[in-house]
Amino acid sequence: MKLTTVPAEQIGNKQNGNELEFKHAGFPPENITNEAGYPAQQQWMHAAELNQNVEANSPQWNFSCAACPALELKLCTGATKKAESEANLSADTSLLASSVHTIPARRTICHPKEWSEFIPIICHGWAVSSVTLPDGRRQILSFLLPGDIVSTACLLEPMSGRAAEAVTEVTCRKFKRSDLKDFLFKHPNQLEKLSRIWIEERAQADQLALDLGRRSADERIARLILNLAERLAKRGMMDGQAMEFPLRQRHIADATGLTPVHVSKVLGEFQRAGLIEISSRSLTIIDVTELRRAADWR
Amino acid sequence: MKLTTVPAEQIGNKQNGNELEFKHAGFPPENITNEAGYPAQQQWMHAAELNQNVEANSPQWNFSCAACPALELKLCTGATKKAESEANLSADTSLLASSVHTIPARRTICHPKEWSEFIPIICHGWAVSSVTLPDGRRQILSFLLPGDIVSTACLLEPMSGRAAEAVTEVTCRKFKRSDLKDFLFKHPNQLEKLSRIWIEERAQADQLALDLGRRSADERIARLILNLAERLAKRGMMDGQAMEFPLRQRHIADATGLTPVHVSKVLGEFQRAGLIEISSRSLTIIDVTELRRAADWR
DNA sequence: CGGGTGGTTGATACTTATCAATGGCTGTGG
DNA sequence: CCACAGCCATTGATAAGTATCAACCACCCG
Repeated sequence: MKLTTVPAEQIGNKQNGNELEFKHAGFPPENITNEAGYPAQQQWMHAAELNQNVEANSPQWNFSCAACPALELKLCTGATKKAESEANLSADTSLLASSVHTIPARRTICHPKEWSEFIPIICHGWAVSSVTLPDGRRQILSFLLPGDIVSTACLLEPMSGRAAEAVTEVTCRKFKRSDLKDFLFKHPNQLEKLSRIWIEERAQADQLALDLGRRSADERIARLILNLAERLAKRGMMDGQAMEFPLRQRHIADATGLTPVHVSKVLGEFQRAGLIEISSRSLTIIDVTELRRAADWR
Repeated sequence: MKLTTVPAEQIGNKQNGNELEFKHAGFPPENITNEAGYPAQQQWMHAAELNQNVEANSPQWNFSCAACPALELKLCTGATKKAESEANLSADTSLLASSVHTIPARRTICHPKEWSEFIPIICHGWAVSSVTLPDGRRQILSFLLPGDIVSTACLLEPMSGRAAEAVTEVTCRKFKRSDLKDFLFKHPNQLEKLSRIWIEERAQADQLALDLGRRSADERIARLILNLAERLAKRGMMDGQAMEFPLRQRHIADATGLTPVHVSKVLGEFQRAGLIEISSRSLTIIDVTELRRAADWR
């Protein structure tokens, strides 16, 4: 059992000093407020005002607003000075009002029945977007990482059916759909960007169907890991081959259409075979080549 | 063994006179292309915007252009006089040039590697949109019925990864993407309609993932039948509980992530249980209630 | 210290795939 | 017109892949 030189426990915790995310914290009583009424804590502000000092202490799991689609669409300048100056050409006209929210781990971000007129974008933390059957069977459609729009599909029109749920503590920024619509239609080239995001998402959805319909359990799980690694890498959230990995096996099971028990067995095999190493909510890819083989080829 | 009064073989073939053969024509040599890296591929469809008031003229398996999304978007006046006159208010400005094509059964309509600058819309016949792995495993993402846009996702930008293939002989109409884009941006309210189509498609994609990931073989197959029936009904293509059913069991298998053999067994059970009746390329739903139960509830 | 959640593991059951053989059809070529 | 070649559907025997059940442990948090 080869072990990474970087003990992973430290990573998750010490880096931010700020310890919030990992407390599993049963549900604080007030949490219900969120989805219903756009609650309490939100202060409306322009993006620029929010200074998260992201770059200063930037530990490796952090995500820079510079890579955020909200920023790319010029919706939000994010927190970084740099981003701000880069975005300044359209700064005045394009910054949209938004409110920042913090959602504790395991709590619902968007209820399937009421997609409000607000569109959240993940700024920090991991979340999940899923559909659920009355009898409890659940399918996770995508993992939401920092910079992801929670359901681009309902950017222009509200859409129900999907639920979004925080995996770790999540901070997100909510935009008003109407603002957003106005904005997009005023800047048609933004629509093109949006269209590209749409196409990308569609491609993801097709892949998901292919995976679920036609790939074995091993393949699905290996692909899930590789996909996440790739997405995290794009956000500068990989530390070499190591990544934060807050998912419970139930999440993996619901994403791959498997059972938590079976997921456990497969992950166990992967670790015993020296493909990956999981510990303390961190996952390290040890043998990329083999993992890829497990993922791709039957 | 109750038999529909309308012998179905005629349907697929005789209509167009042109009877292109059933040659299975192995996959075009280039099919290896797909997999490598987590490539973008694919997309979905199920456009059907419903126009209930389908005209009376239609033979039972026929589809009136009046229900066509192309018409709804005012792209195409279709063939019916009536539709033409109804659409005339914007006839001059909105009609786009298009060309009509006839594709024999089993032939590729759109190749996964080269989604050209033309966007086809199905006018007649059944087709299928799918993604395929290098080793041959295939997942059908949707069935294309008359009025469906072949891949709405790549309306604005070309996208590759999906293949579209004719099931029966298909006639379709191709529009030029650039024309279409210009047109859509000139008429912003059309964009809204498009957006609604998109949302609808997304919902379908979510359902597909849920089906493949979390439902049993029986459920998937029953749902497939009910879905098709519903979509055909919207197009006025149901004859009571009977429908044209040109799908091979391989299509059903590839759509449900199962094996043709297993599909055969399940369909056999359904028939023996008196839920449906299949004969001569026609399917009749005999016990809707039970079929629905098989589809819905575990 | 106790309770709840999550992960691991083994035994077993069920679902679905695989293999193989058969027969029906359809279109083809002699 | 017939025989043949492919494809398609059906069926039974068997194998593989996952699920289910149950027990146990290890934490984390209160």
